[in-house]
Amino acid sequence: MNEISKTYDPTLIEDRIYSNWLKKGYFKAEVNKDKKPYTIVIPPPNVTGMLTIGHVLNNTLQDVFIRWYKLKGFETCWVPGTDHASIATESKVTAMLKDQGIDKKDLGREAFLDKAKEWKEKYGGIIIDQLKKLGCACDWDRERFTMDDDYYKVVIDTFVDLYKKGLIYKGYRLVNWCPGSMSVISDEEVEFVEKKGHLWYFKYPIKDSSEFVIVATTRPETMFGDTAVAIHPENEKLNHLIGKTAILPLVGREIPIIADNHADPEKGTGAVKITPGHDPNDNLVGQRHGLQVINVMNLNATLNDNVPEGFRGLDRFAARKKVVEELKELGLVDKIEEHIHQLSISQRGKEPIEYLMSEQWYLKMSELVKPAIEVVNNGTIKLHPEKWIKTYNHWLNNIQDWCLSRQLWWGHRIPTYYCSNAGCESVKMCDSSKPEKCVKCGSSDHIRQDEDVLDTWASSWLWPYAVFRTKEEQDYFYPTNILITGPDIIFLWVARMIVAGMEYKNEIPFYDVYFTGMVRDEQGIKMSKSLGNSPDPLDVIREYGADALRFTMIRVTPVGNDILFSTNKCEIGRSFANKIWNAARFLMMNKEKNPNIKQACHTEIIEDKWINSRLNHTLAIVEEKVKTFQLNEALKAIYEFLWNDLCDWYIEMAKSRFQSENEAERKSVLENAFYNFDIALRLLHPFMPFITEELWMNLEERKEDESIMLSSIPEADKSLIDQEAEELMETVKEIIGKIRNIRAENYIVPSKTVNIVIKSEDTRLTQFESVIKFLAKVEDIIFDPNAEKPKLAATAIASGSEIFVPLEGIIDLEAEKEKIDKEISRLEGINSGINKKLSNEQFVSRAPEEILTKEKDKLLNNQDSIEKLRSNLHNFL
RNA sequence: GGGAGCUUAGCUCAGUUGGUUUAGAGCACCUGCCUUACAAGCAGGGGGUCACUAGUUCGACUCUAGUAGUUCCCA
Repeated sequence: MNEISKTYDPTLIEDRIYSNWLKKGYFKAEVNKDKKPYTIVIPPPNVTGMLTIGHVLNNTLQDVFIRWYKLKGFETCWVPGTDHASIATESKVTAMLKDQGIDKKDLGREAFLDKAKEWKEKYGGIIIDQLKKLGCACDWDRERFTMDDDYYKVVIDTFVDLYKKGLIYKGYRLVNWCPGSMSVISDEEVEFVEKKGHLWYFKYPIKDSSEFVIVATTRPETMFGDTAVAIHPENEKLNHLIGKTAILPLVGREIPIIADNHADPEKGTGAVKITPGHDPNDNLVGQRHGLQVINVMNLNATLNDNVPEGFRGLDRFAARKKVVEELKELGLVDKIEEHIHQLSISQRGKEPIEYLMSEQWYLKMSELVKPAIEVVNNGTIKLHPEKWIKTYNHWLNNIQDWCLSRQLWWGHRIPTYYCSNAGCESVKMCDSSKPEKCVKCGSSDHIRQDEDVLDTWASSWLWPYAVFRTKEEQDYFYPTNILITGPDIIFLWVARMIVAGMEYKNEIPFYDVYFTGMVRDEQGIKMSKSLGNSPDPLDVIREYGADALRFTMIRVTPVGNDILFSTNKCEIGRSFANKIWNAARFLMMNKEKNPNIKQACHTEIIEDKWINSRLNHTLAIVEEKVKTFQLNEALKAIYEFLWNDLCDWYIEMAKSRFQSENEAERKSVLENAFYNFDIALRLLHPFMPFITEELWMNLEERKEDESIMLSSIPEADKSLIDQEAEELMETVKEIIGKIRNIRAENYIVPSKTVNIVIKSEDTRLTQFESVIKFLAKVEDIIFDPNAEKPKLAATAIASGSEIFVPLEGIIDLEAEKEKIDKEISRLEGINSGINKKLSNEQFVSRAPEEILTKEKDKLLNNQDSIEKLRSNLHNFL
């Protein structure tokens, strides 16, 4: 260590340390009945994904918990893995094939899946290696993928089971159709964006009348599917039309004018066209009134044969133009307005979706979710922050059936089989493997499997138990301890995992759910790759080190709130790493001069008592903060202990003892310094694993099979917490601060010493004589409770002790007087506030005794200080 | 339209049962230091009517209601 550089360079050690951990197998978890398990399953990132700054946040948090509980003696198990991300992966592979001039359909299902697997092997799982750079202590032997053979089987068996329970059915209804991926998507995968567009006002003629009813629409091309016009029953301007019939232009269909509250009298004209086949709200209106549902669109978003001949086959946007043109020619366009409307887009593909009628597989949710609601509301599962319980409940209490099928190939193929033999149209067979023969005709020649695959979430909702392969492992590791994820997938994933856990394990999947905030940039905009405002975490790691990035993420993350992140904030982590590095370097230097130093706790000297007290205080605080998920506060306490208490004060105070002539004194202070530093490193290890390992391994002669990962974090030792020592040190720090302040204000260069007089009743202060001398650059100190203020001396008061610094020839009298005046008026201000309180009868009679005493003490102390300051002011010359 | 957050120093945030807070930390800023661990450092310093208004209370950054701004979720 004596050759090491003055500045810490993480790039020299991080990779080496991580590969050593891997080699030694420290991340491995096994069923160990002698230990309590502590388990986390990773929120599986998309197999095609790359590490984002958001991943950095939630994986760092997970790693902190894993490493903390390992150091607390638990059998920790962090299961990593990825999900197959049906839509995202399939569209990437499809695009790649297209670049090669290959059409997915020409290739066929099997060949396509081969290509997709190939692609996954080659490009998938990059994120896994990136997590290693971050230092994640995942048990990599347990890495899972949602399409692994055994996992695949669990997903299929689950479908079959739900089917046999009668919870899965095929329904023909309005769905969210994504024309880009040519698949249905669930409600949870639809996003809304504001978009500028137009509002077209069309005149629909009234039958047997010269009147028109004017309807406004943002989607002219859907008019072919109109089956009614609705008016609010209390719309006095228009409700005379209710019950009449309108003629749908271009089509000539007669459609009723109906009364429905959906038609907002304040919006548009007050009359709305109803298109049950292409709008969710209209679909509900249609259901209320028994309206016909007409589908006018093909799956590729062109118009179908249910529209007039001239429009058939046109793309939705071309059709829109043509509808408007033709209606204009007929004089049926009333007006066109600029309009901002909510556009529904696919979360994955970011393209506008279509609502259309389609037959899909659904899972009945209303009964399944009941236990899931229960366990969150009775506190069996705790959500952090608690505010998410409301969101959770709202969704589950208004749950819709889950559309499970997707018109894709990459995924778990729905295990439902049909027979195409004549007369077997109604046959549906659901089983984990292909049925040998048709249940109706008995033939085995015509059996074919459903073409669709399952929603990706219908595989990842089983994740917390399906990642464990044996019953023994499930019994030991499940329920997992904590799930750490973003609130954006509370419905998509978290709630559904609870549902699956209760249904299939009859047990919650995790005890706590910790929702992180969103990572935003300094303008408050959500970081995303598409916006280009997210730094590449690997670049950040290269520049600052993984420890610095981890430190910064946790330190700047308010619990449950969004994080405004920018790369340069990693400087705080880097500076801290450098500080610890140098503290270690300094201790090691002194150790080399003093052989046979072993870390040990010493309490002979007040400074030692003080730092030991601070250390154990910190142990208690950090433990409490980790248990209550306030990692930022835990880290803050460690940071303050190491930087402020240990480096700024203890090591500084110890310097004179480090150079003592007395060998026993040197040994004792060094051993106590190492005792404190060693434990502080272990406390810090979960947050900054690399530097702590590197330093810890060098503090003493360690064996090859030792590691900070195998050490432990002790409980706080209450017998070492010493309130008196802490209070006394606060006074000493204050005295030193006052002397330094006087020096600075009088421009005394650091190389020049001063003499001081301390007038105090507190005889304990004398034991700090050498400390004060060293830290405040003092030559001589006179401790005298009856001292007279020397002439031309600067003065200050610290906890009732007066400090005099004779400064003949140096002192700036005016400035000094001004300073004392300022201090007197500050204290008087506080006292007048206190006096006001104390003269208030209500306060005196109602405030608790304790508060009264405190206020009175404060008043007396301030009064005492004011008197001393005044007398010093008078004695100035 | 409904719901949930947030608003404390120039910036990012602490302040967990209302009273040792006329309010803390880091960064930034100003002054002085290469004091033999650390200039990614050390020492000292300036800077906030705790978004606004009203209320509850002996006492409000802290509790309640409203207002404004902002973010997110649901429809």
